[in-house]
Amino acid sequence: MREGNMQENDDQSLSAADHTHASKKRKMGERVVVAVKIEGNSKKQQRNEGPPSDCWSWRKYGQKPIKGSPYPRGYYRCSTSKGCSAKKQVERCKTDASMLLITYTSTHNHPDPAPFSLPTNHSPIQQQEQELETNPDEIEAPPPNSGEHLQFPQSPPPNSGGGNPFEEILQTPGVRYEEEEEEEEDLGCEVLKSEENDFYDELEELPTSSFFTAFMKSGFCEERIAVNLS
DNA sequence: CGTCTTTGACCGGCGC
DNA sequence: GCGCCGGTCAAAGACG
Repeated sequence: MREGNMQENDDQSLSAADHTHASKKRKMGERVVVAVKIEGNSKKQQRNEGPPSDCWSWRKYGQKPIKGSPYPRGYYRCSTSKGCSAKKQVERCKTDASMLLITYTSTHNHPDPAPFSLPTNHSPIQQQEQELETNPDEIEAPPPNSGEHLQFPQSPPPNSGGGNPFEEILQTPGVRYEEEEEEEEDLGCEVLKSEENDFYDELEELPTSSFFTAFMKSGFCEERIAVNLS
């Protein structure tokens, strides 16, 4: 039951809209690329593409070596909800193993699983801080089996461990934020940059992409760059 | 027992 | 038209 059905299955989940658009390329559709910098203590990630965490539960359904990159790419599907077609791909920046490139595809067709609504911190950076605080544990050492099976903790663990990979960033959010972006260019991730232009360009046409908004709102805790490839 | 990870194989699309 | 590559599925195994 996989021949032929396989794609249909996927087509189905990818949402008809995607394929209406993707008459040629199935790679089209809603895509958001997020570059995540993982610190050196994220051993698991360095070792095995440790699945970055957000408030959703993701199930890995595949992994493939990518041409031109020494690191494999992992394919994840949202397991928070049964019929959710949201997917994400996780790969390492070929030029810097400490950079993770996460590509989100499709949208979640279910509400945010986070048991608590996002704090009313209006500063995006502060929001990220909040997210990060809840996740470093996960990012640093995702359970071997549950992977990133993260159910947003109700009470973020006090980072008394001091091993918070994002600690530095949190200390100087604004500054680091920009630095990181520059770093990426340095790292050869300029692809992101050009895509970023596209993204903002689109934002003008599509005032507030609902997907992107939902995405940001969903509490993606990745460090910084979100690029909408469409 | 149920869920998730791993791994190999298959298929479709794209480029040459 | 052929070959390459990316993306997905499905089965088996492992773990909680």
